Amino acid sequence: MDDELLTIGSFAARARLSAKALRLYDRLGLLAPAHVDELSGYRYYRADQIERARLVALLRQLDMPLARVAEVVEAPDGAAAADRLAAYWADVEARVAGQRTLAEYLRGRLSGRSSEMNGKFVVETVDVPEQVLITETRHVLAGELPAWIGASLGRLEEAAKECGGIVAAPFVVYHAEVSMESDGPAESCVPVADEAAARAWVEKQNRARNTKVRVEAAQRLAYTRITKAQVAHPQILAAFEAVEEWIPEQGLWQAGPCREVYFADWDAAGAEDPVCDVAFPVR
Amino acid sequence: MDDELLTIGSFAARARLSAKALRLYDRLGLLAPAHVDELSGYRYYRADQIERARLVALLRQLDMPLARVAEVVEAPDGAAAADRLAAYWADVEARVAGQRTLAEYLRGRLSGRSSEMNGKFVVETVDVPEQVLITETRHVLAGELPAWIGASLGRLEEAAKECGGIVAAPFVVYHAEVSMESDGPAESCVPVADEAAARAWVEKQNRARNTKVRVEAAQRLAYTRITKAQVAHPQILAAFEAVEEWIPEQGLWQAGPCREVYFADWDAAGAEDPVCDVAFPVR
DNA sequence: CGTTGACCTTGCCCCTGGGGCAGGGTCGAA
DNA sequence: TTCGACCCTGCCCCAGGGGCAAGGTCAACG
Repeated sequence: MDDELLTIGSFAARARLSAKALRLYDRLGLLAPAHVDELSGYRYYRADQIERARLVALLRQLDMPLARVAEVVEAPDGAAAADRLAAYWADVEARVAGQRTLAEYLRGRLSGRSSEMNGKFVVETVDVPEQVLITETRHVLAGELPAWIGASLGRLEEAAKECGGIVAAPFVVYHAEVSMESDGPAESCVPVADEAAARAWVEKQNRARNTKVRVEAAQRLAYTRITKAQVAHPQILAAFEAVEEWIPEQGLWQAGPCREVYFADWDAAGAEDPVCDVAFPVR
Repeated sequence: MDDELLTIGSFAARARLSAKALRLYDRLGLLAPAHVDELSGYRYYRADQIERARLVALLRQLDMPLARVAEVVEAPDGAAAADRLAAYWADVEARVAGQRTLAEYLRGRLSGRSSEMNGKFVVETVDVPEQVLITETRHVLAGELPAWIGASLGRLEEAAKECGGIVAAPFVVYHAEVSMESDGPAESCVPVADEAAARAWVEKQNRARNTKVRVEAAQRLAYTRITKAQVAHPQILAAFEAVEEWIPEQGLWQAGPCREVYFADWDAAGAEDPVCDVAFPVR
């Protein structure tokens, strides 16, 4: 009785999926029919495939991409499947949590509290000499930024020991300038003393991390200093905006992409200690 | 100084958007350049358009569709914009809340607790005579289901007064059979006494609600009775599965799409009172 | 046994929100 | 003037299907 086969339409009805979706899942190898008639091309499914189809349908209700659905349904056992589902859902919750704080911030700003921020940030300028930088560039989403910054600067600070040492505060540039391909190419930078050693170090890296040496010309930065607690989305946006508003008021203009300069020991700092300058090159 | 115009590339860098996205927003009328050169087609933006572009970029980080972004940025004032953002975000939270409970349910089921559910549901059969039904069909998403069921059955019960009265429990059919277009065409049904009056009533309805009269042949249903607390996603899925497992064990097979029969007064019932039969036509 | 209508097949175009590339036009500075 | 850096449009691509057209199949009915 389990060997009686269902046509795609009746199988779709039982699984509460569309026939179109089933053809797609077949093509992707996610849910192949038990039998395909060679002459007519008709797909026939076994009744015991319904369970898998239902699971796919439920996972799709979570907006899980089909590639991850495949990981779940092809897991060796239920526990592994549950783990992969949990991992996916944790990703979703993390993304939504970030979006939630952004939504709250935006709601407040749109409601007209933007005016009361005047004067909350003190903006100044500083002249920075020419610097040799070792950098890592990655295209990173907002949610992963803090983790990536920590890891990336950690790697570069370690590498800086071979390059004459760190000679100024490390920083992260939010590159939207040259290419602006994609929504967030970020470049973490550590100023080092020895350019030749830096170039040698980069050569022996594998290119996977997109490591480079760059010489940055002397320039003037407009910046405002923020505390550890303020270094998080979306609060930090207010700091960026404050600097951006201040620049034209002084008759200056932006001469490059914004950056966050981490001048303090992150782990040792308390939430209210200043740790970071939000800065723009100006002229 | 505000009348100096930016090319698309520099504007994109300032707004932290891609040039491609800006061209799209221009085409959609969401963010038109201040000036377009007629000869070259070059787009030029004013510096004060950056604010709007930034807002669009932030709203897109919330995965807000561009149509809703347009509603926000074109709101008459900040308060209205904040309201629309809040409305969107409430939609997101509602959807995610539903998905969250589904994910938890699935996680539990995959972890192997499916075996312990045996015997939790008592399944029986009942013979139902031929019925004249007035129905409303809609293509409804899981999150809106409870609200739609309440509203739809309310309308039909009201209408039933003109059709000889309600002669059996109202129910909702999850139609995946005839067309299965889309992921959830549901049909709410109220059995009435007077077929002619029902057809007359349907005629004078506007067709917008997809109202119909249908005569359902006598049939046997396999069902399990559940409490008000169990009538919710995803717990109710366990009841459906219990009936579906039971059917082949009895040598029967499914003869139609599943339904939920609401035999009790919903509002008067407590959370532990039985209110609903989860049923499948069988043969 | 044939017909009919329901079902099935593939293939193509559509949606959103862009990314990427090709081929060609334009701009400003040297 | 020429070069390189921009910019333009237009086309194809992604997921995850929906919808429709043209044509092949299947089963039940007469």
